[in-house]
Amino acid sequence: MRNQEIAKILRNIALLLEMKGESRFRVVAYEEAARRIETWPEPVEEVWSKGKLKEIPGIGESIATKIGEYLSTGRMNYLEELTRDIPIEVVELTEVPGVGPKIAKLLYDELGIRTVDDLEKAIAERKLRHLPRLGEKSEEKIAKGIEMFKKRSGRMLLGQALPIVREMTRTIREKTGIDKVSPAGSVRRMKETIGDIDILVASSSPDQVMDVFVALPQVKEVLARGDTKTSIVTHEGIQVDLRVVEEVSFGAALQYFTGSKAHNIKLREIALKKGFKVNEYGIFRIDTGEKVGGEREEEIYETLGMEWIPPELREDQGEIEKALEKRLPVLVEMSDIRGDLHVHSSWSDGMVSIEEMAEAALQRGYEYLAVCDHTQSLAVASGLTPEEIQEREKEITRWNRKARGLYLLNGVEANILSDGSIDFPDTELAILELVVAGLHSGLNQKEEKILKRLELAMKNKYVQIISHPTGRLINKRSAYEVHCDALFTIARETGTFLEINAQPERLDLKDVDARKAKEQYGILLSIATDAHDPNSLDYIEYGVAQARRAWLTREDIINTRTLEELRELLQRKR
DNA sequence: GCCGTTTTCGGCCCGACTGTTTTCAGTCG
Repeated sequence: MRNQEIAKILRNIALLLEMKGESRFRVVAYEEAARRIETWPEPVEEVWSKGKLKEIPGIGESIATKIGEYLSTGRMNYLEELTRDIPIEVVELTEVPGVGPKIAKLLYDELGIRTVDDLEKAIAERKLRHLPRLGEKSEEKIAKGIEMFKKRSGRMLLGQALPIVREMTRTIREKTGIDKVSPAGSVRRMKETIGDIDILVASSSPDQVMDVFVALPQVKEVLARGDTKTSIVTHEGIQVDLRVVEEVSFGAALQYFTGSKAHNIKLREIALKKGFKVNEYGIFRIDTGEKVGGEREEEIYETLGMEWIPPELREDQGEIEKALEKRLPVLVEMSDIRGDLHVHSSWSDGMVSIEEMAEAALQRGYEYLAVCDHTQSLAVASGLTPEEIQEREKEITRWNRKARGLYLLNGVEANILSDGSIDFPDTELAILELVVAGLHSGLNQKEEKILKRLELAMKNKYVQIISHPTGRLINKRSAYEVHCDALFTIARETGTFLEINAQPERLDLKDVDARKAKEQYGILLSIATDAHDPNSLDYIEYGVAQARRAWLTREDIINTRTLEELRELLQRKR
């Protein structure tokens, strides 16, 4: 999968063209192509070998040829030509907040600055303030940008951002008495990672709201303050933008600031064709200038003849077309989830007893909970032997006898060994109601080896679910070498379900893959938290969000079924 | 450079904030 690599090259070309003062539209075309490649579900090298690059929207003759050249020769003449004038490091300067392509070019031309280190030195020597169109303030701003650049460690997890946003919006509500306070941006779209946080407030006295905002305990520094927008940085180094709009524009602003950018661009193009103009203040007839909506978000979509689109779908991945046909899927919801199909207890490496986990699940209104402790080969996680499993079963049975409305499934998360065998004898697996199996070691093996292991595991008739199927840890470890199409093919053939692991740093399968598993392979999935303590059962929200981003409905998820239906599904393979 | 239920040529989303500016360019989302 070389999509990221190609996307980066296209993005660099866009920046280089912008530095050279090329046509804005050509620049945008490369940016758009990069975005499309990045989110395309198929490996770009395969699309290319089938000669189908031009079927990807945003890729035309010219860019397709350049990608083909790069994939076959490892080089791209066009990029090399561009970097003859401007070295590629200069492009990377634009990663410093406050430095865009134009300033990066200026810094290079006038001062020979190529790297962030060069830039730091030049600032220490107070050289920037004498450049054309820059002054003392710009120098300061860029110095701060460098600080942020050094501190940041990629995008933060949704699991980190969401609690901060909820705390902030709650305090703003309390202190201002305003009801219409909402997260926007990628937080509202529930993306797996967040760049910065956006919050929207409806009020006709923005000053008062801004005062409350900049005085929040989380605020370390105010970056900019205006009538409609104020930006701050928290002590953790996270940027939060607050927008204030009049109540009559709240819906339009919410639509606008929720994005994504690509979704909004497509929406506005359609609006123009239908004779409307959409901005953050409302939706307007172009001929008369009359405002026809904007207080509620739904008005924007309805005026354009669409269904309201759930924020999780707003990525310009076909949702606008479906909304026009009024055929959007009814996405799975938190309230559809009847149980968690993968949690641990203190029998292995969980923090609390089975009973405490069960009580926590009961509080959440679940009908069932699958206790899936690790098995014997995973010694670091106190994996259980068959004897220990039998002991544990007594405890599970004891709970189930009490019949308190929550049924415990007797399960394991078995380990797939390096030869693809399961670390537990079939005779023992047979007594368990649920066998989840996953890779926990040998993750650096080559693709064929990993796939062979997963294939053998899925061919075991007792293995019903594969946990965290690609093994990625966001920002820490990339997925192991596993080809999703091959994985999905075997899962379909063997009738094995795949997990959407809801741990914030896993979210595995990821959204585009889960969507593909459903749409192209018809595979059913489970959403499970892999919780090791009671609080982590709440991660289910991230898993549901991931499923929604994958366009999944209640029918696609096995733990939306009643206990009886679920047990029937789990028996199918056996 | 891409694209076509007005087009194979002529369009291509929209606005706020900042700084260095006498009217706007650059950055950001």
